[in-house]
Amino acid sequence: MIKILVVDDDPDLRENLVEVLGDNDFSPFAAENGKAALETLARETFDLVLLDSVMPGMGGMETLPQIKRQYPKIKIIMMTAFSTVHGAVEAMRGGADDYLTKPFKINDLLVAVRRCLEEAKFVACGDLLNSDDMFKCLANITRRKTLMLLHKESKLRFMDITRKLEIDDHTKVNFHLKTLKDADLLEQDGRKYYQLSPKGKKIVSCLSSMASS
Amino acid sequence: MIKILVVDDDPDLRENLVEVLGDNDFSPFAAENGKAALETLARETFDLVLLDSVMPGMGGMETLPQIKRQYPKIKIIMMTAFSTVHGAVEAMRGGADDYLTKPFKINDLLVAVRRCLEEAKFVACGDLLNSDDMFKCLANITRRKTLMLLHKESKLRFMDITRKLEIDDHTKVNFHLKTLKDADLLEQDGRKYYQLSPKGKKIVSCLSSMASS
DNA sequence: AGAGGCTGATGATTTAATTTCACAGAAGTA
DNA sequence: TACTTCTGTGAAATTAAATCATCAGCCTCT
Repeated sequence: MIKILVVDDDPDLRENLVEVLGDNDFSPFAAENGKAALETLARETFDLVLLDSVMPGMGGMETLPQIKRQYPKIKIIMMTAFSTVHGAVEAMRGGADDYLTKPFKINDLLVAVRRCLEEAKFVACGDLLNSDDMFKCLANITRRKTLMLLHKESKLRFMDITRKLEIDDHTKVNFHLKTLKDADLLEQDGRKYYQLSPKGKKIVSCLSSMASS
Repeated sequence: MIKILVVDDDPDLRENLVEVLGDNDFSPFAAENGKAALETLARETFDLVLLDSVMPGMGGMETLPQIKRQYPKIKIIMMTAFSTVHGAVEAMRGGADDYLTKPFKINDLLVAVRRCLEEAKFVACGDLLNSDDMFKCLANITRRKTLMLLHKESKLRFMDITRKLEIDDHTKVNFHLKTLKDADLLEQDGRKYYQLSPKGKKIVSCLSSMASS
């Protein structure tokens, strides 16, 4: 069951959100400000936090970075009544995963929540201590080059990859492609074209953002 | 010299921005829409793109993901006259590094530009195709655990690491520590305490953000 | 000074990753 | 059809990494 923490000082809205989320097969909890939210987060694990940006006591903009730092895997959706572009940009820069302007339609909320959670599934690729295959794959320069290549060109056939990598022995390439496939970083479509798997895409974008940021 | 590409359909603003950027020791180029921008990017390498979101022909919101996909290292600042929260959020989700609402003060622009470029400096840890040592290091779970450990505890002595990793053979740990030191992910201070090197810190933070987003 | 644990180096051995090679069925083409 | 290129498999050889056994200097404590 996916656990969501609703943080808002308005009791009506809070109860309303809890009810709606409950109706939609989530497991909702509530907190009335940032401080209470952090305490709740310390006690239980959550998947997502709906965070109001302006609250008496500890506000959302202040709470956001703390949550992200302590629980980097938790997705955060900011909500705000006083919507400004600057505020939205700051929130996104601060680590929010989405941003909703009050009043919003329930449906918009659910869409945002589901989108965030969908993205969160890729967490699987993380867990540094668990994804051995992935790191083993990345340890080889030919395989890293292959990932980069497929990132740029999106779809290639076996021999195209071999040629682009300027490797004369195609069986060597075959070996690395198989390794990449086994690690689920690469996949083949019906016509045998190689392409990055969702996991592969995720990794490449992580790595290039690592290279660039 | 840092190269910046200004993409805007308004000739006055374009010229103005080019002049200002030139006065501030940047090397500015201009393009009048997304298509022209992509052509320019294909010819020369840039560090940053200032991208107007609404332009005749190919707009910025359309160009943004293409630039990010083809040149993931290039920083992008979106500019828009019709500023909406939704637009800003979309831009940031789409890969923009910052977002400015027209009209903006020149100073705000320069601040945003410098901030983006500052973030870009971490490049060092990247270059996927070059840092073989680093990836080889990360391929081993003991070494990843060691990095995580030192990330949490910041400074530890040899035998502390050995114990915390629950490895009974200290020579094994010795081997991995040496490997990490050789790859410049780890360093020792005067009292032989092990700690993450700057490069090591960068990598750990990259990896945990990867695990969390 | 001497006992005993801590820290680290070295080289041999074992294990794993990678490359090479020989071969073969499918698919495309002249 | 006959020829060529594409896409693979599997086994053997090579290379690289991890583990193990051993030794030695350096602390600290008595």
